Amino acid sequence: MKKTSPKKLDLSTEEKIKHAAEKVFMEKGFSGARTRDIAEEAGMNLALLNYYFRSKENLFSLIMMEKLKVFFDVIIEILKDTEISLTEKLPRLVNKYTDLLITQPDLPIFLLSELKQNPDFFAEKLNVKEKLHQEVFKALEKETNLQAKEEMVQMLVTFLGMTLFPFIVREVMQNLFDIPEKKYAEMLNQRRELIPAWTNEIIKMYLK
Amino acid sequence: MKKTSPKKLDLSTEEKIKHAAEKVFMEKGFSGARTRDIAEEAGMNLALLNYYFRSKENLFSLIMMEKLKVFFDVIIEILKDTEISLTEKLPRLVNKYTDLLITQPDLPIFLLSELKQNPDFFAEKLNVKEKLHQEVFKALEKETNLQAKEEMVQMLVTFLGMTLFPFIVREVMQNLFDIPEKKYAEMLNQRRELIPAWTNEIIKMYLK
DNA sequence: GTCTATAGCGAGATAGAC
DNA sequence: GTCTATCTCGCTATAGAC
Repeated sequence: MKKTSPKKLDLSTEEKIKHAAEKVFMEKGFSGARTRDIAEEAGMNLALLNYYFRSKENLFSLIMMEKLKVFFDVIIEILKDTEISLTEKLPRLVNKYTDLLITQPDLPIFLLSELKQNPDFFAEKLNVKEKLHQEVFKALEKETNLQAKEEMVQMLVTFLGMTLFPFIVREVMQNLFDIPEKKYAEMLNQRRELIPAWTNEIIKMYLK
Repeated sequence: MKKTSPKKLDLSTEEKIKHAAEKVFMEKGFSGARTRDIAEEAGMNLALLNYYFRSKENLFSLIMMEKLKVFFDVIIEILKDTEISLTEKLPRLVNKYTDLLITQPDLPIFLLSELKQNPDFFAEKLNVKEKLHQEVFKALEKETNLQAKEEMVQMLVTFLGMTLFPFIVREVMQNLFDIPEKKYAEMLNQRRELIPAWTNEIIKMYLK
């Protein structure tokens, strides 16, 4: 909105603050983050936060909305594509989320815990999206033989759990079993192929 | 420790505070919780918190340690039992965790986000446990044909993801797909049988 | 052991100079 | 637009009466 002097490579003050806020909020959550941390991370003055965004809450909402969009756009974009079959969609989903979470490992817990504190973010952001989800849902319904809504959700939860959960518990697992970064990263990459195979197998079993 | 008048049904002041702290911390996390909330929830005076526990941090540590123990004892107790096979252990694990998380749905996110903020809780609490885990790990190794550590972890993460993830995303799922409490609870219960079956199948595939 | 009152500080927000 | 200085409030912790 307020583009001042967005020269090629270095960002405007407003953008610097947003990037810093993104980082600090994702790490510490809303209540754990201090505006002072954000200002420092941005290399800017504290007063500038309020100049550009008026309040901590404001700035947070902005980040939250963006992150919700980033997360849900992945699944929405892939599922709504009518050109490819479900069997082809699964590996795409795993790949996209794996790519995303490798660069933003804190994303799932951030979204989950902040949504728990303030479920209104759904109401604000996802009123439109929710409808889209319903459509997507129906698309899915036609591609498999899973009829009842509960069966669809069972499969969706299972698939997303296999995909996202390893990122959510990454630190814990590495810590408990002394797994080095690199090794764990390899395991996550292997799952790009493992998960679709598993899921297809499970769908078959579920239908029998 | 300081048992004053722990008459049959109603709890000592200290215990009332602990229960209140448990509830408030699990809901809001350390930084989101206020000592005033805890005092109010306990129906006690704010000053009593400091009388019994000296500081917010102290009280929090206590709760955190207890919750870590509650969570990890489930898996440790079941896995270390040498009398039963892995195939029998899986349903037990799903059942125990399902029972636990039905009564304490906030537990996983609470532990994960607080551990992220302060990984030292592992060092303090789990130095002993960690070794136990290693033993448990070896027990597992003998029961399946999964040799490499990474393969074991892959399976463990997958299994735990299938079991815990549906609780972690419960609100989101119910919200997005308009699923009533009761319906979702049914789905969670169905998984007591689904997950062990799926897992056995996946183990077979993984070994081929 | 329990209460009231308050100290003391940390954090978000703002006034006002430049 | 950006900075320094400061206001204000909410929160943890504690002193001290009962």
